[in-house]
Amino acid sequence: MLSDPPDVVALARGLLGARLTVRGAGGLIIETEAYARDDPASHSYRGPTPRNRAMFGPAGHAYIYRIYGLHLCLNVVGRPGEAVLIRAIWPDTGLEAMRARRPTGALCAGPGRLAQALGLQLGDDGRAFGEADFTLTLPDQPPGAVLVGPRIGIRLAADRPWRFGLAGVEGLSRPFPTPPRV
DNA sequence: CTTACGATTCCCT
DNA sequence: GGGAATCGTAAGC
Repeated sequence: MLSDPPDVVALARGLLGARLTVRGAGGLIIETEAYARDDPASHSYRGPTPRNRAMFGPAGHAYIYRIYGLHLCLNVVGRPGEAVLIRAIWPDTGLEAMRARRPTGALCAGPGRLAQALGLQLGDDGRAFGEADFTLTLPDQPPGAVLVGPRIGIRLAADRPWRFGLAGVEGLSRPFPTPPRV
């Protein structure tokens, strides 16, 4: 999978509706963000470092990092220096284990929340998707309507509309901007 | 409903 | 030593 990955913005859209599971827990990806190589908001912007080295490794692997000293965030690596942040999934598998890890609040709406619900560890950084306990399966058919908006929580390049979500689903991390009304 | 803030780790300047 | 791709809680409107 992803041996000839598309550009990271297309990859971010293409991952909507994909099935993600980690050690028997997971669901369908409903919200993503693209981070490009030449992108001031991307961890890869200044080149490889110990933290971001998975971003320069093989496509289809995980890039996992700690954010704000507290939470973990999961990305799918695209071409070198590109990654897609998984911001929300619709959880449907291993619900009991996920709820045990997150006893209260939204299970998987938000990158830190879903990382906690899936039981991801910093040790999973760089892992290849495609093993039995670490799967990523692209959707059979393209998703329906896709919401587009600016990426969340960044300072630089905040105007790039590289956040994508499935329309009409519950469990997005935050609402998308209301489209202009005609 | 919205906004504000503290928690806490680690990488980079 | 600064600051970060966040979350939960609290307070204000």
